[in-house]
Amino acid sequence: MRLLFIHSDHLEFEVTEEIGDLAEHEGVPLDGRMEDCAVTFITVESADADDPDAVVTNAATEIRDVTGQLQTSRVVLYPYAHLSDDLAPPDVAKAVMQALEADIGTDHEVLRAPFGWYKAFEVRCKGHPLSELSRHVSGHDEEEEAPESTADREPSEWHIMTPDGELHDAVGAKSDVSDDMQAFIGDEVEDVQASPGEEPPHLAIMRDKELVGYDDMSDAGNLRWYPRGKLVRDCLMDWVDDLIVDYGGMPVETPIMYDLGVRAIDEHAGKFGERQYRFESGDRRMMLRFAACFGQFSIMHDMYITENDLPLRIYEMSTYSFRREQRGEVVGLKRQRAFTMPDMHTATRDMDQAREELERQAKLSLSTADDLGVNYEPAIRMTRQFFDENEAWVQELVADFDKPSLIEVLPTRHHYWSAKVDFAVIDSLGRPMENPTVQIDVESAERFGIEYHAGEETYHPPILHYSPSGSIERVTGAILETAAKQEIPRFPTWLSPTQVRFVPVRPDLHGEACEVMADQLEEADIRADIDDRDESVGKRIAGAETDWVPYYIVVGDREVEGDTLGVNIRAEDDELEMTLDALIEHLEEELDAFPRRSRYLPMHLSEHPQFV
RNA sequence: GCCUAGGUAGCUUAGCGGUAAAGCGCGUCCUUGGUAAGGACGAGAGCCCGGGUUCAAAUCCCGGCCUAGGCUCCA
Repeated sequence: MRLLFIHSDHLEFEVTEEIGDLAEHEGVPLDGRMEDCAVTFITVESADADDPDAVVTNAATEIRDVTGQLQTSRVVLYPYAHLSDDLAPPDVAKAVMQALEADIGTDHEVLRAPFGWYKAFEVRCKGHPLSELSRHVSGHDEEEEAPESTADREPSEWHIMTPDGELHDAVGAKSDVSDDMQAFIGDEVEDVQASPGEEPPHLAIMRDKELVGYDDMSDAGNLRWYPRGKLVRDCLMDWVDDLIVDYGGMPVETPIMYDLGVRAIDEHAGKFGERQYRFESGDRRMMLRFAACFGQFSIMHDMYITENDLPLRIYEMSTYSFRREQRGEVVGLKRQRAFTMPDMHTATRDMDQAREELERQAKLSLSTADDLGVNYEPAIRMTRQFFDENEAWVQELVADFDKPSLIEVLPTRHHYWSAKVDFAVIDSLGRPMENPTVQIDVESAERFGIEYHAGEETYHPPILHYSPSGSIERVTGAILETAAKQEIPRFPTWLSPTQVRFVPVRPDLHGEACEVMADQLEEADIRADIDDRDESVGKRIAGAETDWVPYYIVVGDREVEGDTLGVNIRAEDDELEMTLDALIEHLEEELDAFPRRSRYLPMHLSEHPQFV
C-alpha cells in the first residue's frame, strides 16, 4: 500500500461520475469538506491482497504515527489509484478502505471519500517541512514476517548423529568430529562468527585468474564469465547434466518468466515477498523465476501421469534463476541475484518412495565430492513429527553417508518441506556454503494441481526438490575456496582451462615441435597450449604455476632430439620423465569419467588478450 | 534493507587541502634464454558520480552509485 499525506488547511471533494460498476454508494458521503486535517491519499496494491488485515493494521499504525507528528486528530482517507501501477483488485481495495476507516475511526475524526468515482477535489497544503510525506506499507514486514522470522521461532534442537545411529548433543560432540564439521556446528548451532571481517579468498582468485567478474552495467550480483571461467562453468554444467541423465533425470527447458496474473504463480510468488525481479510487459505483470519449480510443475500439471511413471524425474539446468537478494547478502560466488542452478523435481508415489528417492539422491551428491575435490559435511533437517515417525530411517541415512551428520529438529514446519538434506562445503575462513540439497515437498502438488492416476483413483504425489550440486556459481566458489586451503592451490585436472602447457626454450627453434605435440594432445581431447611469448624460460614457468596448469613441459634441444619429456606435475611438485604417449595415456585415465571440452583461448599464449 | 570501511592508470595499491605516485600489466629496444618472474626506455589518470565549503578539493562536508565486512535474510 502506498500512502501520500498532505497536512492541509482544508480538503473539499464531490463526486462527478461513476467508474464502471465499482462505485460505492452506501456508508460514505458523496461530497464533503474537512478543515485542518491530514489528507491521506491511498493506493492499495496487488501484494496487499495476500493479507488485507495485516495491511490495514500496519497502515493504521503509520497514519497514527503521522497524525501524532502533525498534532491533528482529523484524517481524510482518499482512495487514489495513481501512486502505484500495481493495483489490488477493486473489491479488495474497497474492503481495505472500509476497514481502515473503522480502525482509524476509533480515535480520530475521519472523512472517507467514496471508492469507484471520479471526483473533483480541492486541497490546500500547509507547506511546512512535514506537511508532505509518503509511506509504503506492506502486510509482511511488521505483522507477518517479523513474528515468523527465525528470531521468534521456537529454537531447533541440534544433534550430531554418528554412523552407528547414536544421537549426541551437537556442541558436546565437537571434539569427536572433523574440523569442517566443528566449523559447521560453530556456525549453525553456536552462532560463532568465523574469521570476522575477512574477505573470502575466492574473490581475489576469481579476478586474478581471469575467471569471473562483476559488471557495472548490470545489477549487483549479475556476474560475467571470461573465457577461462566460462570453460570451468561449462564443464561443470556438462558434468551435472551427465550425472543426472545417468541417474534417470529427464532434461527439459522451461521459461524464465511467468505471468503474475495466473493464480498459482501469484500465490506461490507472493510467499517470497520482495525477493524477485518483477516488471511490466505490455499490460501484464511478470516475474523472473527464482528456481525451475514453476516450469517443471507446469509440465507435471499438464502431463497424464500414471503410477508406473513414478518416480518421475524432471531436470533442468536453470540458466538463469533470479532472486533479488538484499544488497548486503550478495557476495562474489557465494550468493548472486542471477545464478545457474541444476534443479530436478521428482514426483513420487508416497512417502515411502519419497524417502527412498531422497536417500538415493543425497547419496549421489555425496559421492561426487571427490570429482569436485571438495569435502561435504551433511546436515539433515526435519520437523519434530517427521523425526519421531522416521528415526530408524534417519539412522539408515546417516549410516549410508558414513559421516557424522548434523541433525536439526524443528518444533513446527515453517517451510514447504518436511525433511531436507543439505551438504555444506566449509570455506577457507571456516564459514559454510550450502551446496547440494534435496527436500521433500508436501504442499506443491496440491497447489499446482499435479496428480497421478492409479487404477480409478488419483493422488497428489509428494515431490522432491533436488539440486545435485548446488548452484554452478557456488560450486565454483567452493572449488576456489578449497583451492585456497591447499598447499598447492589448483583445479581438478578435468576443470583446468589448460591441462598441458608447452614452454619452448626458444619459440623460434622449438615452437614447431611443441605444435606437433599439442595437436596430438588435442586429438585426444586434452586441452594444450604453448607459451611462445618472448619471455625468459623462468618467467614462463612461473606463468604456468600461477595459471595453475596441472602438467607443463619445457621443450628445448634435448626434448626435440630425445624420446622423452620432463613433465612437471604441479600437484605433486615433481618432474617425471615420460614419453608423450605415456602422458596421453595417463591423462586419458585421469579424465576418463569427465566431460571433455576444447580450449576457449588460442593455442599460443602470445595471442591471448588480457581480460582483466 | 540497516550499520561500518573502501572506491586514485587495464589490475593491486600509496598519497589525504597547494605541480598525481609505485609495482604488475601494456608498447619499443636490448638480451636468444633450460625449471617461480633479465635489463633499459616509453605510453597510460574526467583521482566513482552529483552538489557544497575554500584563494585552492583526489584530499574536507552532504547526497547517490558500486564493492567488501557485520546485522538481517537464504522460500
